[in-house]
Amino acid sequence: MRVTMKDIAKLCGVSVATVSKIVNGKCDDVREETKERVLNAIEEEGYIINSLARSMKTKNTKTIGLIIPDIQNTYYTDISRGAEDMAIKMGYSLFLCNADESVKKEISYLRKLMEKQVDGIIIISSLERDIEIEKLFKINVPFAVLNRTTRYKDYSVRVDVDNYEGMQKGIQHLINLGHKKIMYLQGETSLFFGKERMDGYKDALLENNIPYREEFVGTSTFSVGGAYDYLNQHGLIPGTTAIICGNDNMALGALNWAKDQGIDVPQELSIIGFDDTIFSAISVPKITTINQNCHKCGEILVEELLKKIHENNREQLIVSVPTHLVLRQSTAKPQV
Amino acid sequence: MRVTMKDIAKLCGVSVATVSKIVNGKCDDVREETKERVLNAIEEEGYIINSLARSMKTKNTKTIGLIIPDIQNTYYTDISRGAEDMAIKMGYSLFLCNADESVKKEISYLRKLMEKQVDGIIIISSLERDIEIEKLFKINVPFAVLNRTTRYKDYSVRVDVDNYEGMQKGIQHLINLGHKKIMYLQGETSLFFGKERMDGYKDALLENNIPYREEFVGTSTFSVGGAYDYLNQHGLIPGTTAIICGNDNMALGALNWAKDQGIDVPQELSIIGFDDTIFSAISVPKITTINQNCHKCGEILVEELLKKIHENNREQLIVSVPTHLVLRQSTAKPQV
DNA sequence: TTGTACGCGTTATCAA
DNA sequence: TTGATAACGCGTACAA
Repeated sequence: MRVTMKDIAKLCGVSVATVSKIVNGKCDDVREETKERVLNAIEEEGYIINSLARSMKTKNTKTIGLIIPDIQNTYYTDISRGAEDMAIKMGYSLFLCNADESVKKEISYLRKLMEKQVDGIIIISSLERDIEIEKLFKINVPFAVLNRTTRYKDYSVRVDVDNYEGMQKGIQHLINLGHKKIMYLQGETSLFFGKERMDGYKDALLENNIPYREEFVGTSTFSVGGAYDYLNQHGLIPGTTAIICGNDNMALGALNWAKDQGIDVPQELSIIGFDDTIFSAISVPKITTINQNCHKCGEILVEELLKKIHENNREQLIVSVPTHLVLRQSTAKPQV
Repeated sequence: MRVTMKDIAKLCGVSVATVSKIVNGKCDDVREETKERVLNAIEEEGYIINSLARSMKTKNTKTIGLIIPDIQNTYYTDISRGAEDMAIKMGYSLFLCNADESVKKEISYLRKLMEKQVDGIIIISSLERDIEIEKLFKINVPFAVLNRTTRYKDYSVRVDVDNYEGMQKGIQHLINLGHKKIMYLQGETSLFFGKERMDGYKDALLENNIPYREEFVGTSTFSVGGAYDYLNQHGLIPGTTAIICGNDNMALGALNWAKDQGIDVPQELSIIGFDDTIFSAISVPKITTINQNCHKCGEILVEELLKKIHENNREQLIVSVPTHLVLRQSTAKPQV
């Protein structure tokens, strides 16, 4: 049997109330001598507080839940790290849940988190399917989302990465280098930020007096193989000197394809990725990419969520996070 | 205020006992009509059980804690995935903690897990420093470790990857290809499996009548840069046709170095990694490596730990997990 | 077939 | 300066 407060109290000949005070540091009114005796007993007996019991009383668990779609993806683990760092800093624990790209698991975890009485929940969904989730939020648990449309009606905090601006920065960089025929190889268009990026692509071109041409847009999946296969099947439109991809995986696929075709990157073809994952940093050549500052996103998500938890107001909050271009080796001036 | 069992009971004009039975499926003795009425109310009111209160009674949380050193490392996330899959399968939750390569955090999480009354704990430590941790285990929480020496005196379950055999397989592969001068570039030697691998290296050579020579062993760190810098500084002993590295990161470092030196891999130099992480699968060329089946390890860790939790016997259990060679593009016959 | 009452370990209030 | 006691929400004998 685990040693409890009662045990310590009995052992020291004091009441549980006194022990509780000491454990929680609210012991200005406890005699130094008693305090020491109790502290010793705690150390001696290896007493550890039962946070279950504590939470029953205090009505909070000092824990927030974080649901991510894929723990193998550095994009999400970056967010997790940021969230974790901030949580610890604020005296909270983070319960990390890997939904594994499955709605079923996501909902199951959501439920579990609520059963565990977490103080708040952060959901990073990879897909757009929120109806069932909303149902669960009749319960008044503050929650935060990343990069979601307003389909979440009752969210507390929404943190958005500025995809529009990110795309603009990438295109502007290519244009500055002298590129004019720039392909945009996008991933699944079901994600809402697809539109933002597309707008960024178009607007950046137009601002530089380069006409937008539909045939320069390709669509595959957010994966190495998806991009590779697409290029293998469709090739490049003659004259294309640069590709901007939906994420780093796709950029890697494009890179591999170019290699297999004997196309030199960046001399003959410039490639830009999105996300600044580890893949863009270790490939050869290293890939120029657009950093979303995931770590920062994680921090902000927790920070703002905790504010909501404490303030307990019901206003919705939207925070926008800027992106920045990471210059590496996969972009260069086009050949003349 | 959250709706409780009491609320549901009052609403349905029954007692909490009845509601409890229904919630827990122990309702053979409840009239069908009442059951339905209660179930409806639960659905209607959005009642969610309070697992804190439940755990206080049942003395278990159906949760196990997993502490890993680095959530950014696919080696550990693979383990996590395996552990998670098995945990879910067995009706448990997994509380994942990222110790971030820090003893302090590791201990802090350990404590938190015990406060949260988890039913068992799995610790994947990256370094050998257990003294403080042992102290914490006076408390009788079953726990499991991966790849540890016996310095954990009171562990319940230990799962070991067969590093000796893994190394042997790698070396044998190279020897079969015709290599004779094989360098072993190891990482930090503080980890206990260093010895196992070294033994595997030596024995594999000796079994093939190739003398072991100390100068063919280099020591750096388990990182891309570590391996690169080592090779940059020391170069290769003339005649070396193959390198086996401590992990995939190091193999990647070796690969990059060879590239920069104009050494063709695998024609002029064969390289083998260890761990079969994503890096060995996406590099160019892809790296032949030794797979430790991390996912399986995670599964086994949870499976055996749960057995211990249920059986509650105090015998220690050691499980060994085999490795296998993953043939890719970085190994070939040596040039004549 | 359903309800009562107690205990789980803690905190907070108020009295001593 | 310390202690007694009532919650917190649930599960389980045992009683009705």
